[in-house]
Amino acid sequence: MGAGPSLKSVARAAGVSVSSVSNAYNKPEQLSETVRTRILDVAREQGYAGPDAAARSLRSRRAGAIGMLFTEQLSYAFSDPYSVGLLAGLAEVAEQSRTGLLLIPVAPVDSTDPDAVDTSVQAVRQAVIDGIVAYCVDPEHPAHEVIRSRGLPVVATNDVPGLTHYVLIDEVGSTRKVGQHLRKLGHRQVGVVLTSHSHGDELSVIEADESHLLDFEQKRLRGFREGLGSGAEIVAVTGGHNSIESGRAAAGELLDRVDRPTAIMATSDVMALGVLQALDERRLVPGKDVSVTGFDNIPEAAAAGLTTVSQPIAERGRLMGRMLLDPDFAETRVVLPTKLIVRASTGPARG
Amino acid sequence: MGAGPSLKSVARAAGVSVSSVSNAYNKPEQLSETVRTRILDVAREQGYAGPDAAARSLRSRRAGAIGMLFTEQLSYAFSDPYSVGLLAGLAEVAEQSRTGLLLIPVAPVDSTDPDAVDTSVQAVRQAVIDGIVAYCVDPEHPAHEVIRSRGLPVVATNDVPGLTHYVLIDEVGSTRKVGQHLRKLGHRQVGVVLTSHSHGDELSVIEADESHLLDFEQKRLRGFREGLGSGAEIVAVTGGHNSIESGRAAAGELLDRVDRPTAIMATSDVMALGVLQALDERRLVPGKDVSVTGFDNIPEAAAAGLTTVSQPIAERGRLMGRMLLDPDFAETRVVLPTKLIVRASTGPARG
DNA sequence: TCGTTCTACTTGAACGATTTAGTAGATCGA
DNA sequence: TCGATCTACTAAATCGTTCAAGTAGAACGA
Repeated sequence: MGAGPSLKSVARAAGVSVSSVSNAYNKPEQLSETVRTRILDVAREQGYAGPDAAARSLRSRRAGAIGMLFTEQLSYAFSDPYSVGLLAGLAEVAEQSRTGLLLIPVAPVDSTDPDAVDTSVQAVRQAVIDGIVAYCVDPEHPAHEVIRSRGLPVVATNDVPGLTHYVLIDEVGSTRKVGQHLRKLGHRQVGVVLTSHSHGDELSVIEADESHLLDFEQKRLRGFREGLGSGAEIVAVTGGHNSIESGRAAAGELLDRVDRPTAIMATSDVMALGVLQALDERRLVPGKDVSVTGFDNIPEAAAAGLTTVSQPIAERGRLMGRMLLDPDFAETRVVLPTKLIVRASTGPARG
Repeated sequence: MGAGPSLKSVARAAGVSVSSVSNAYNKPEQLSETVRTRILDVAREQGYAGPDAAARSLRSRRAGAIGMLFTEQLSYAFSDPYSVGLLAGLAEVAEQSRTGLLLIPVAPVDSTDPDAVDTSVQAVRQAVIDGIVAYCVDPEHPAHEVIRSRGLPVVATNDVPGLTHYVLIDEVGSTRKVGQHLRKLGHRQVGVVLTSHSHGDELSVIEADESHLLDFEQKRLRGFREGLGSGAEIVAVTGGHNSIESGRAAAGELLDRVDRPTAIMATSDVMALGVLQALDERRLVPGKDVSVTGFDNIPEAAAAGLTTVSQPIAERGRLMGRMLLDPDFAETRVVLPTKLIVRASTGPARG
């Protein structure tokens, strides 16, 4: 005999069919008031918690939850107000649709530990969900293959061959504006701080080959180049995870070079805050000695006087949610506007 | 004929039994190399994504995810660095155990919309999870009943009759320290700012009856009273959700009274930041004109010079995760230490 | 050569619900 | 009074797995 009570045992005890018990929970209007309350009473007596979640998911083919894929450790994701903002927007819509939100961290495609990728791809396979938000997941990432074969609806934050639904920003155009801004200020020797999973937390200077960078970082770098125009020299450094600390480390690398750049662009505000720290440690003044720019316009950026690119954070999350959950939402590819926010951290180049 | 490929169809195509296909995915060592690769090849050809998540959950009786219950709208939860920190700690452990994290917002028990409570309790019933973290869920909340009858392991942040596993802080003792601190500074006319779900966003002054307050707020209020000792007059105001804005509004209420308090305690740092705003708008200087204290010691508190109670945020999340997921973790009731952090926002009472 | 152990696979019964199709009886209009 | 329609419920199939138990055949020791 089974341990816990089930539809069946309740049905027996109440003297009705299994389907009636099921209906008592799911389609109350199909049952007479009398029978329905009797069933629910019996259920309570037996300590029956209501239809089993897994069984219901299996039979009805819906999970009541959507997954959100991160290619960062969750602890990093939560320390970036940008991810948190996106999540908040998404959660808002999910909540309205009575849908849960499952956070799924996946190891980056170029992770140092190859097992980690397999394991996390398995997590994607085993997640009981109805749809997925792919947040900065590399187009090459094997998770996409799993999602595809599972046939789950996906909304992504970056272009991935085979996918149809996106909520994007103009990555290239955004950093082009940053580049132009710095060019007008006379900066010709410029540093770039990138995140990169591939090299762990190790610093490394990017040489000619940029193909191993995350795709959105390639785009931001390209736009930045275009904006700066010819005659500028760019040194790009990756500092590992997206965190203040790695921004600080990467900036240190740049600032201690003999040909110290007069400006540094970071591809996220969180990293840029680290760059500001590195300046501070060297008694350099942002916007005077060295100009610094970020990306995202998180609340802290305003407080720090950081020149950055603003994108509608929560709105991006909301749109992703609606694309997945709202059947009346027809658009499949939304490109959100971004804006260059100039603050005190950028100024004319020295010398 | 069924739509998508299944274990069965793959088995047929590969000329093996269903269980062998299952084993190819779950117990590779039980199969010969030859057969295993053949199966996986056939699966790939057929576009089979691997064992169905819901079916697996049903049969194996495990979901591969734990739920986290909030009694706030998720959007508020994400705007409080405290919740985010807790979540980060929890996520860290979940990640290590290859377990997903399902966010489940539940309507507060005293919600203005009674349907909302039912709906959200249903969400708890339908969530495919192996365990639950109950974050500040009122002991009276019906969600507890569902969890209990589902037989799910629970870890809570506050005492709930019937539950066994907790990661707590000494609520009463913490605010007692705050009260003592303010007493030494000579404060006798004191305001308290609480969150309260019951009244929506409406301000209200708490009279003698405190029974409708959230239990942890009752405790904090009690400790505060004890610390302040006799002879002090306390006016408590609830400002709605836990947010900067409602802190601001509640403080406004207090500051504009004829008997303006010389000190205000808020039960969270987020609210306290709002109190500081309210002071600022009235050209009052924190720690001089009016003293202000918070709770949690979020990063922003340090920047704002806020006197507050620090509790180990991420550690609390990690412990909850381990209690749920680590079989070697034997403790069932951990009480974490808190510390009064005195900063510039408190000073001697005026007059 | 016989029995034992091992390996590699198969069989068949759960897991706990939803859903489609169907039935018995009441109601109703003509 | 007949057939149609409606209400309230039931029967049986199905969802796609996992798992305990079982089997056929190879390998092995004595």
